[in-house]
Amino acid sequence: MRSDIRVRIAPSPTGPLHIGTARTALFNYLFARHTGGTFVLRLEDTDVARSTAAFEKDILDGLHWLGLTWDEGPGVDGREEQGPYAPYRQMARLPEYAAAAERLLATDNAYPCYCTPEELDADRTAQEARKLPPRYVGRCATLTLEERAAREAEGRRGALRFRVRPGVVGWNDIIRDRVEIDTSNLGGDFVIVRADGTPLYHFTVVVDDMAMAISHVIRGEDHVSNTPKHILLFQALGYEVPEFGHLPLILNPDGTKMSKRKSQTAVADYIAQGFTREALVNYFAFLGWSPGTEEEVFTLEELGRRFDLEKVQKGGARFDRERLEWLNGQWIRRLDDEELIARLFPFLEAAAAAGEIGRMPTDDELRALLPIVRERIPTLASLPELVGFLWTDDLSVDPAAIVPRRWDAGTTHDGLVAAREVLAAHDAVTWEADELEPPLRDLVEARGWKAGDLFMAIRVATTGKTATPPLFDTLVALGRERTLARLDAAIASLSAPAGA
RNA sequence: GCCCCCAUCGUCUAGAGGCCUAGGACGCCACCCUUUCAAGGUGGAGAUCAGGGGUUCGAAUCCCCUUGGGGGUACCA
Repeated sequence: MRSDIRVRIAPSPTGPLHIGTARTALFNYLFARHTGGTFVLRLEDTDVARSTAAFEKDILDGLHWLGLTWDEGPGVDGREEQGPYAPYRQMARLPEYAAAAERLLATDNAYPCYCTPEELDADRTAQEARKLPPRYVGRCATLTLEERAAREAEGRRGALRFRVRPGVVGWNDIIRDRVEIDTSNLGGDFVIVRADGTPLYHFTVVVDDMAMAISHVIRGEDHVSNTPKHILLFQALGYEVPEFGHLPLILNPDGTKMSKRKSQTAVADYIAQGFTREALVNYFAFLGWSPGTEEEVFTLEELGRRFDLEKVQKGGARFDRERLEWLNGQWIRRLDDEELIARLFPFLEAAAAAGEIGRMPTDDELRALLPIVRERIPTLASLPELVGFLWTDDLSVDPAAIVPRRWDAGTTHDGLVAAREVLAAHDAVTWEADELEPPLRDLVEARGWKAGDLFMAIRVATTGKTATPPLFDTLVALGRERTLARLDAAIASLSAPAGA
């Protein structure tokens, strides 16, 4: 399925990949996949002061990691950028903007403005004082050619302003239907090229969207009020105006626009915390959209099949981490063994490097463990916390913690001694969960104990934790020697004189 | 201030005039399962569909007003 539909995500490398950017990228991607269109990635790096190569890499890598691969745009991992409309980074497209600016100047749709920042500031404060909306006063709007020449002769370089004429600009937004805005609310003639010659966002975005034949501009709702400027520019440049669709914003839990201050916004942080790409994509998609059925768990591919831009919600959606975690659990349960092991590995390496575990488990150890840990890890990063005791040798357990609620230290001591004896009777061959359990249950019965109490004492003695995967599977993973050694250590700590 | 947008359980949402005594999911509570923790199962609490006017035989769904919330108001993107 091919179509002329072309959409783009145009991140600015002035910060790490933001959740909002990822979500907008996802919706563009899904729209492209659903319609057989083309998904373009363009870097908007004209804010030279704030753009960095590191941020650019973080953004590209992050989108790539999420699986939001672009059909045209810069390469990842040192690959060449590709596509018929290269280059795809704005600082490499300066001649295009210069040519477009020249055309606007020639047609008098734009003019040079020599106002100083001080003058502009003064204008703004005066307007605010009179409770008027800030807008450019038009000081340079009517300068004659001679006056402009005189200023240039003084060595002054003008910024380029676009003329905003009276009228109403409207469009049929794919998501919010008809929107109309009177141009008198645009703040007057706006700057499209800085005095230093670098072009500004509102200008480059239009020139590039036209040059790259973008048919649908799908972006955040925060751009609704900028859209008239863009439409005016498209028209002044003689371009066909694309379709627009403004997505609802992702909100902080308090309902304001998502910010670093109140939420974790960097995709890299979610990756580092062990969220899967499947869960993140699944969650983002459901922030503002739903398939209209009661299904909840979707792959990126399924989302592409079902996605419908017109069914996107209009109101903003608060970010709910609990729901993301639930979805992450859903996806961890769905990953196949080898995939899960591969994804767990980096997190184990990180834990080892941080000294949280003493050594790295092998693939086989991990594989054997999967059945009992899979449903107990909300994130890929939480495995060391769950069963790290398997890979650390110096386990120090507080004797008091070993004593179950209903038992005293003496009973616990006796219980562990008896349990140790029963367990020691097994050799390596019968060291299996279903072999270990029956004799211990017999022991409990013979002594009139409660299974839960003995099991809890063994659990804490051998793992140092009160919450673990099923006890006997855990002991098997731990191995006969270590289990007995840890029981010995616990017994010894319980027989030490009180207060010693 | 001005402009624009939005409005269904705490949260994400289903709902395109009668199928709605408003459905699902997350979270919460209870029970079941159970050696702990999870997972899973069952059930429950939770929304007078922001409020008020219309239109209509009939409105969560259409219109208006009010209120509330959000976004934008740069030689940032």
